[in-house]
Amino acid sequence: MPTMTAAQRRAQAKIEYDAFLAGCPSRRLLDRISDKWVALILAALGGNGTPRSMRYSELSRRLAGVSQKMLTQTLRSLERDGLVTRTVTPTVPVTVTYELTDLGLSLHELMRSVKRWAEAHMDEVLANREAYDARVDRT
Amino acid sequence: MPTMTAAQRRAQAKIEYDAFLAGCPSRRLLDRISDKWVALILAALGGNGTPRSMRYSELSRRLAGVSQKMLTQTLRSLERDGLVTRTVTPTVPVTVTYELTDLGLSLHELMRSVKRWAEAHMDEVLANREAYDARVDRT
DNA sequence: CAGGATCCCGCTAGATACTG
DNA sequence: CAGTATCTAGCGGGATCCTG
Repeated sequence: MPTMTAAQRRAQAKIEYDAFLAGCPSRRLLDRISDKWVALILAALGGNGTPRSMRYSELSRRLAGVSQKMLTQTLRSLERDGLVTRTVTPTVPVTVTYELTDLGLSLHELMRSVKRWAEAHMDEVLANREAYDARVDRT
Repeated sequence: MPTMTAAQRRAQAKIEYDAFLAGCPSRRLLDRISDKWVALILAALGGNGTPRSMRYSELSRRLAGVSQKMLTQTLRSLERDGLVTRTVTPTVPVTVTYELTDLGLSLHELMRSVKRWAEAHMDEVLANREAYDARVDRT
């Protein structure tokens, strides 16, 4: 039989590539931090250099746009990854507080450098974007 | 009439929050770099400290898993934002090369610091993740 | 208070086919 | 070679209702 069709070769390459991406640490990190709410939660818990613990309801008020589902889901995944701790105090009703771990704090630092880049360069990006669109429009 | 129902207030908050996010430079930056293929293209064009220009077909071979549609779409958006340049040389058939701009290069540097964090800490994250799952499983 | 469980819709990645 | 055009299935995410 012949070796492989072009389509088969492409499919094969895709499988291998997916495997590569699944194992790539940088890709995993990007997937984690690019999550819609992760950056906001990190920023809320990390404060401005002085980390603080917050209750579930505090977080949901601070991140005004988030649904309970997504807030809970995101907090769980952050806890799973060892980026935040979840502490349950058996009062009535229960009190649950979230706090950054050292690892989470370290990630928060990285996010701040991302933020710095954004504040330094995003206006330039936006300007480029508008210029590009204007150029396309008159074509 | 009464002021607002709880649902209305939540909806209102969401609208305002969406508006805030839409304008937030950090959010925009995250949306840009978290795009599935952006980091890979930046890495390909940025090289290991020595940027290089690549042809469309070179890129599509290097990012083995990408579809033409997504490669083209991503390159266009990067060009639009002034992060890469697109150069058409009218040979037969045409030759198109892509290259990082200074802005793109600067972003590439940021991505490298992201990569460094990933390589330094992601194994710890992954270990936490497994430990968490093991704990949950035996419950 | 702090979630869990469901239903459901919009968007987009990707596959396929075609072109200057 | 370097794209464009179209179609569709899958899933992330929000809305809603319920509970210890």
